[in-house]
Amino acid sequence: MPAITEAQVEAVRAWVVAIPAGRVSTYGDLAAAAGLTNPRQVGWILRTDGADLPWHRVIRASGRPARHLGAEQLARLRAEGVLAIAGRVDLATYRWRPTGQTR
DNA sequence: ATCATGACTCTGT
DNA sequence: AACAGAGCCATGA
Repeated sequence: MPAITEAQVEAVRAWVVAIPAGRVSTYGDLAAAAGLTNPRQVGWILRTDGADLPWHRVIRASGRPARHLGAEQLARLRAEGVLAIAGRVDLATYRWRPTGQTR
C-alpha cells in the first residue's frame, strides 16, 4: 500500500479548500492538521493532487511563497487582499489556523 | 536496498 | 539577515 493514503491526501485537500479567501496557511500547519508528520508530505500532495486546489493560499513558514511559484503566488494573494511586504506575507496578520471545523 | 531530488522546517554560525 | 547543515518523509531510478 502507498505510504500516503488517499485519506491523508483528502485531508490535506480538505484543509486547503477550507482556507478562507484573504488568508493563508503554512505547510507545517496543514501537515499537523491533516495528521502528517512532515511538511514535505504536504508539498508532495499539493504537487501531485493539488492542481485543482487554491494552493496559492499555502505558503512557507517564513511567509514566503513556494520556490517555483514565486511572484505569481504573491500576485494571486494580493488579488485576494493579502498584502505582501517585500515579497513576504505577514503571517501574524494573515495566517489561518485550522480550528477543527471540518471534523 | 541505496542514492538523489523535492510545493519544508529548524537550528547554528 | 544570509548561508549552510541536518532532520524529516515519499518517490523514482
